[in-house]
Amino acid sequence: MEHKYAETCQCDSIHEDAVTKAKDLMPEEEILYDLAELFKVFGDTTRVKILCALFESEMCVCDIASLLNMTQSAISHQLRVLKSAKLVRNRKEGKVVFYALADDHVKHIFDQGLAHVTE
Amino acid sequence: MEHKYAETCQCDSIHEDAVTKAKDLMPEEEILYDLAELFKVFGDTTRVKILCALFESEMCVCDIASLLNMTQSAISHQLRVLKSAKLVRNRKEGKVVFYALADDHVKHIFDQGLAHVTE
DNA sequence: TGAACATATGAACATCTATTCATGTGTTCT
DNA sequence: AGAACACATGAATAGATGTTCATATGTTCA
Repeated sequence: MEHKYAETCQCDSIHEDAVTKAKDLMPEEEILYDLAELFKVFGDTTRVKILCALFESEMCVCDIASLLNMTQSAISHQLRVLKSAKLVRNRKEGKVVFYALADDHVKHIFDQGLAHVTE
Repeated sequence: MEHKYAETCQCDSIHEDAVTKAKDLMPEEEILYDLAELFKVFGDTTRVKILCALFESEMCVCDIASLLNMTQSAISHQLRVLKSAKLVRNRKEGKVVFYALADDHVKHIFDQGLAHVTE
């Protein structure tokens, strides 16, 4: 049986009105990209745990590593990711660096996700 | 210069009280895992766009592919991911399969993320 | 000043992930 | 029944990602 298919879907769109309307209302490409990047940061168990730990109080790298039973290096790498996403901020006190949540958005996003998971 | 370092951080934890308190209040491992998995699903541009498109109305695979200018196969694969995360549901009408958002959580999570990105 | 320490970081490696390609499934027509 | 179509899916591949390892940086304290 020799089929002859088009490489992709034949139709440009079945429901053209719905497509054009959705296209109009869709946020800018860049916004959606940034949004995906943000959620990507939340999309890792280690980072979620770090954020969760910081809900309680600020913590130093060593504390977090101990809490999660992971190496200091791994935690430090992840804190870097969290910081560049502006989800945490840090404060230096001598040798020790304390990390804390950057703002309330973090908890809101976290809680919305939790609501879905624990429905 | 020959340094002699411990393989990991010396201290079990500098601030033991903070660590034990955080450990107590931390949700179960499994919940945090599921939460990270959920955010991971949001953490991709294609999937974010699909969800965003569905805010407007339900759409068939072909429509979404056309809207995002991607192949039907790529969209189908991603819809599968979204469905197993229970973010979308589908409905079959003849040959055509319509996808829609599963519930309101999706938009809430999306909006919280958007608030952070567009602060 | 030098040792000990808390943290940061670059490179390497293994694992995961998104898209493509080819093809399978199930439906609607004629 | 067979052709055309909308969609699903498995395998393969390229690129992204998380941890480890080794080491660098900057601070404190004796």
